[in-house]
Amino acid sequence: MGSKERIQRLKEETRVNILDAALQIVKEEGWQALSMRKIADKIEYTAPIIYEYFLNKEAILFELSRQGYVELGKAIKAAKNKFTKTDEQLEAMWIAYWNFAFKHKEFYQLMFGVDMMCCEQKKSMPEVDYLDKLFFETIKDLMSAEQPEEGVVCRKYYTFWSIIHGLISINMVNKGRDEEMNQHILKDALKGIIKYINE
Amino acid sequence: MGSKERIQRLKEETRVNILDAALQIVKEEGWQALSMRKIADKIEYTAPIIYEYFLNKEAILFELSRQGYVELGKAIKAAKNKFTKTDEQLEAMWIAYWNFAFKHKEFYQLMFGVDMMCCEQKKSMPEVDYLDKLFFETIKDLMSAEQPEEGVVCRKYYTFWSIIHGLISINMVNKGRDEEMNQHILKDALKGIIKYINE
DNA sequence: TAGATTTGCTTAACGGTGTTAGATTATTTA
DNA sequence: TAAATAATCTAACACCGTTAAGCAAATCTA
Repeated sequence: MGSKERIQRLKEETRVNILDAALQIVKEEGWQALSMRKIADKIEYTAPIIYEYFLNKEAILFELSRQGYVELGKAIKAAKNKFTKTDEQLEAMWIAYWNFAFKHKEFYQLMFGVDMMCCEQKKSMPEVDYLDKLFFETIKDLMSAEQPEEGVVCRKYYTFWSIIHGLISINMVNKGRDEEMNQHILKDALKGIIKYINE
Repeated sequence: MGSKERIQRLKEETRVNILDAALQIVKEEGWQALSMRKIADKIEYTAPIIYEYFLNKEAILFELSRQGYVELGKAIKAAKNKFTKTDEQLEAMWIAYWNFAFKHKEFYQLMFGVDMMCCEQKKSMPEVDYLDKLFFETIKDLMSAEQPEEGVVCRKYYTFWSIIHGLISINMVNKGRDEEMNQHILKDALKGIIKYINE
């Protein structure tokens, strides 16, 4: 009687379909346009069905956000692994972060948008911690000569994050900026800060 | 027959009341909670009345955004005027920017939120240009020794803006961060970049 | 196999949103 | 005072997130 499992698999599939449909709508029409009824339309059900898979709309956003962090984590890990020297690693990691933001704009908006509706419960998401740790460790490695204390590493990390995130989000608001200038600023800033950390 | 003017004045007053009411609601309950009916309630009218003063909801947001830029412009101009040395001016300006963001959080979210609903027509707002120019000029002054070309100044400006905006928005998303650390990062970053510009 | 129960899904509804059209009331003008 | 105009409201439309009730088919039980 494997039908139990078959049904379970079908349910799992619908769950995935809901998330896929949501993402597709957002890609096509933006976060504004995402509605439960539109998702239901896309998966050829009616809206209430979705509530058998997700508590509410926010839960869908939360899950998408989580997936975003997983992907971002992978991308950054991969970037790090391409290099052996720590400073090169760190630069590659931030460039990966940058690329993710523009390749998966919708995700980035959901994950880092300034007060976009979304999940209040951003606090304890393990996928976020993973990312934090990844950068944190690398920066600590880079400063290892000086036996840095936690607080200093943390500050460096935030400085990094700020400048990158700032560049990205300014670009998303005032969209259609000079791509070349951005790359220039990004590289410049990275080099500058990495040097500053080493100094 | 000055009643024409009196009526004109009353209409002007209602317009202001609408904007005030909107702002009050946002301050109390956040942007999510802002609705035409709530605004109408607050000014003791019914919702359709608002459409005699504003084309639609977006127009209200746009006007509030404009007011935000005016205030921010004033604050930054004032900060600049408190100093004579250019480097001190620039630092004071960015600190004023920073302070504005947290003192008028709602405005900052509206003006610089990553893809917050709001006004697509962010493009040609003269109040934005004013702000741009203010920073641009100061940075150019600071670099005057080197006869900098436009592109370089522009890049410096964007680097500045990114790091400040990044710091601010990361703080607004992960709210309730270590205030002291932030001030530290801010001052650090400013000093660093200003030095970098001078170098 | 007949009846009872569970499952999957839908329709209908509630209260909310932005927005528009039409009716109504108040004010001004002739 | 009567007509015209302005100010305002009610009602409605189409959408939103969400919940409750109901139906019909599949499943389990006797």
